[in-house]
Amino acid sequence: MEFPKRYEPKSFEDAIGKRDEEAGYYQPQESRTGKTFYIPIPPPNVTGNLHIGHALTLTLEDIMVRYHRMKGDSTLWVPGTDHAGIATQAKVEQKLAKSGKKKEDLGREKFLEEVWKWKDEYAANINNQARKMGASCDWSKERFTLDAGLNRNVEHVFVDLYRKGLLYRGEYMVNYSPALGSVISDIEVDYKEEDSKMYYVTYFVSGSDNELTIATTRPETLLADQAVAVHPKDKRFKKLIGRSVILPIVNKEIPIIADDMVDMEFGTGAVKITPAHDPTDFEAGKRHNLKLDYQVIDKNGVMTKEAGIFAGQEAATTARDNVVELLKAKGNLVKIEPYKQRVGYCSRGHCRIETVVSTQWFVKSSELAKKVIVGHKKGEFKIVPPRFNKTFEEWINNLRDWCVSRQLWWGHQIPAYYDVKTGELVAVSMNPEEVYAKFGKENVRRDDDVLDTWFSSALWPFSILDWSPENPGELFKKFYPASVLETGYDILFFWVIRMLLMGYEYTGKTPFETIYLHGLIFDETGRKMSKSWGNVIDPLDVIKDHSTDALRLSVVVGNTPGNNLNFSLRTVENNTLLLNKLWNVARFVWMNVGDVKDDYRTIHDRIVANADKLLPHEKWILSRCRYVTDKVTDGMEKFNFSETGGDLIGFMRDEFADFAIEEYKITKDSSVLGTDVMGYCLLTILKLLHPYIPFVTEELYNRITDGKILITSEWPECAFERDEALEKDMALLYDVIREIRNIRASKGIKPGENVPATIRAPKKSAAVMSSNEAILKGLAKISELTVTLDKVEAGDMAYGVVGDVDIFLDAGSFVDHEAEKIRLKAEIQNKKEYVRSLDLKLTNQEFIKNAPEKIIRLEQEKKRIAEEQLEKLVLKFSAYE
RNA sequence: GGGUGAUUAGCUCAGUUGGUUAGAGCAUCUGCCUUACAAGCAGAGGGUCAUAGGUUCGAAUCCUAUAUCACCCACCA
Repeated sequence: MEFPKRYEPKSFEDAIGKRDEEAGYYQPQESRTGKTFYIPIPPPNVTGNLHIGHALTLTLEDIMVRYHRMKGDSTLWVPGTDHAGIATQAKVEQKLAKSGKKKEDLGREKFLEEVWKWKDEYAANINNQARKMGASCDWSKERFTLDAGLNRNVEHVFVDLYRKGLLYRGEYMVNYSPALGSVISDIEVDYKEEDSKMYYVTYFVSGSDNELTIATTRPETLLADQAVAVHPKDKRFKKLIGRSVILPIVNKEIPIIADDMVDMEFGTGAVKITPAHDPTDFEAGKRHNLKLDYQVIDKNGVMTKEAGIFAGQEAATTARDNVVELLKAKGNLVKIEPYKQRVGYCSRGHCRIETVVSTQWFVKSSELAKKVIVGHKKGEFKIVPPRFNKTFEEWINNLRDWCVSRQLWWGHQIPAYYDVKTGELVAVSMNPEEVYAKFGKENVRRDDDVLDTWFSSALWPFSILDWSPENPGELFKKFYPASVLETGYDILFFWVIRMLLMGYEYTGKTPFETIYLHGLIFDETGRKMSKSWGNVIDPLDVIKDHSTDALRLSVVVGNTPGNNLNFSLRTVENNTLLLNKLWNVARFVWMNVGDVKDDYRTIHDRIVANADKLLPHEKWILSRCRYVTDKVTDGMEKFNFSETGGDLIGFMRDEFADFAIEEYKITKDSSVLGTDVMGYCLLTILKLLHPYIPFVTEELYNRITDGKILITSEWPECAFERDEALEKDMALLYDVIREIRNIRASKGIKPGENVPATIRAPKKSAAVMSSNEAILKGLAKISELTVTLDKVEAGDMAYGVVGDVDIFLDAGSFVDHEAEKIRLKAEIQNKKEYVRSLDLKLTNQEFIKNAPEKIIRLEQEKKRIAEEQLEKLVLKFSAYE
């Protein structure tokens, strides 16, 4: 078999993905542990493409899924897409607009047909992108938020909430997006600070000479004022409460009312109340029984005919200027001050939102929240990282009613029916036939509006398991609730909270046990990726230029949960090199060991049976294997994917490649178990790395095991006992090797040149050096090694010290006395300072009194060793004088 | 106005309950084509842990302020 010298991902990534999916490896298998593991995918919008954030989501979820699958849990990851009401409808409308058509030209039915066509094309596209990223979802269970089953659940929930009084139709102040032509919910509004002006306008108190000056940023709304409010405790205005003022321009009397909402410190302490054009005023209007729906601005931001001479003018610009001019002319305008104001923008349509009074459907979120709050207190679900608990509580305790109706065509049509003549609501039902039979089809009409996209995604964790109210179904029973809900913290409130609301209400349980929130991805300078900045990195381009595995490593390693990540192509390049390293590690093992035909357990058992034949360094790497296996397993359970991935890569490169492989080269002829140890370690590394980089590990595993499959193989649970004493001994050996290399480098000894060395050490350390003589000589390039317990006549030899080990290197002609003196002097200085700092600590009575004994002993030991080393260094230095 | 996070080497970031002379990768410098890998190997330099106080025998880590940046929430019109 040919084993390419380089890592060439293109030759296998797609093929492996295809093979594993077709073989059914992505589908849940029988549980070996008795446990299940289930993740519902955060359904991407069916429009557009996956971005780098999706790559992060998919990678993190895939890591968990692959780990649990190998561990033997029955593992299910359900993929799917979201119909994304507004976003999708807008795309299709844009497409129609190109041929000069509007959706009304087609009519609802035909238009929806168009959208479905669009959906079919793009859902396939999205799913293929997810496959490219290695997502091992069970594609046979793919779901869509508008699927018949899901739609039925949505309608059921709507009707049921209505019957329970948790959903109602009402007239409220809502956010209207002129660009979308629909109302939007509170959280879909983004606020921006903008330079604006504060206008001070005087209203005359009727029947007196008094006047009241108010401050406003929107003078044009004055035409719809229903009152002026002051604070009940404000002495300045106390006597005016209950009287009325004359509304300028309109010349109408409106009352002066008292309300706690007024901030005495702000503006003039008096505020105009315009219920129809301001949410706060709307609430105040309700409290004081004012007229709520007297509008002078329509939902597109244009003055209505109630605005008289200003009718038809754009409110925020022309009408405002004209109103101000008129106020000035009439002497009502006191002053204008510059002011920074928060302006609401539609997060989807990017236009200014208008607040309008309108009849919409609302869900009583705060009622539903009660069960969630109880569940959260009981710890039925936990949030990672925990700091988001605080934000979560903040939200769940202050939910406002959720406006769920949208004036769109694409989505779940609201199952409410109205009397054609009176417009009165006559039925809320899942069964249109029943309604038509009862009232006569010609007498009722169904609500034109659809539900907020998040309404259906709120049901996602259980509705995608084929749940229905009558029959929860097998999948639901087996897998619900989800083990983990993994998503970006930016949609904690849009989505996560609403899934909790609906999950508790309809399944009586939390929909998921752990909520894992990842951060957002920015560009390498920390800016948000956006089309207008031109700094968007397309994950598919990254895959094309590098590889899926490199992309996956780059978004996961170095990314702390909940923190944002600055993504750089440089990182991807480095990771590609790393994967090449892994490739060559496997290649080396394969070239030397050949195919690893026995399975993991067999090799393990054979090594155990012959453990007495293991060389020290072989025991060492097996012990380290155990250590890293435990660490990775623990990291997987605790969601420490970044740190764990880093440790794993470090192990592969710094311990396995740099030492174990080099040692194997030296001892392979004399070692009995060398090949087994190499094979075992490599299999362990591939298994542990598989969740992170599934493709390259699978390819290598296939190659070296002569076609065995990694994705379905067992997580490395069989492992050797750790031998920490041995690890410590070997660490000393490696430190000695590094010190020798260091001395060699500073002396300019050619790497190819082997030089004689003498090592003096106490019995125990000397034994470590002796029993690893071959390795020490090989790795430190020593021609002849003498290990002794006795004092050494240093002579011209270069000196170094590590722990209790003295190293004398016969550098021969390379010794430069002056350079050696400088080197020693620096070292002496360093040691002296170190000893002094330890001394300071140890002579401190408070330290002796308070510190735990263990720490004190540790410090004393450190000091003893350092002093010994210092002594030797000084001795050596004086020899040059 | 309230809240959260960040601030550690030139850059990107680790540092889990306080206890090795604070770590890694990249970049920089030096030397090597040592037959797994020059897409590599060996080595080196580089940090008052944002600032100021405090708690403690001991602080990057805990507390209190402050500064800068980012984000989230909020009915100061």
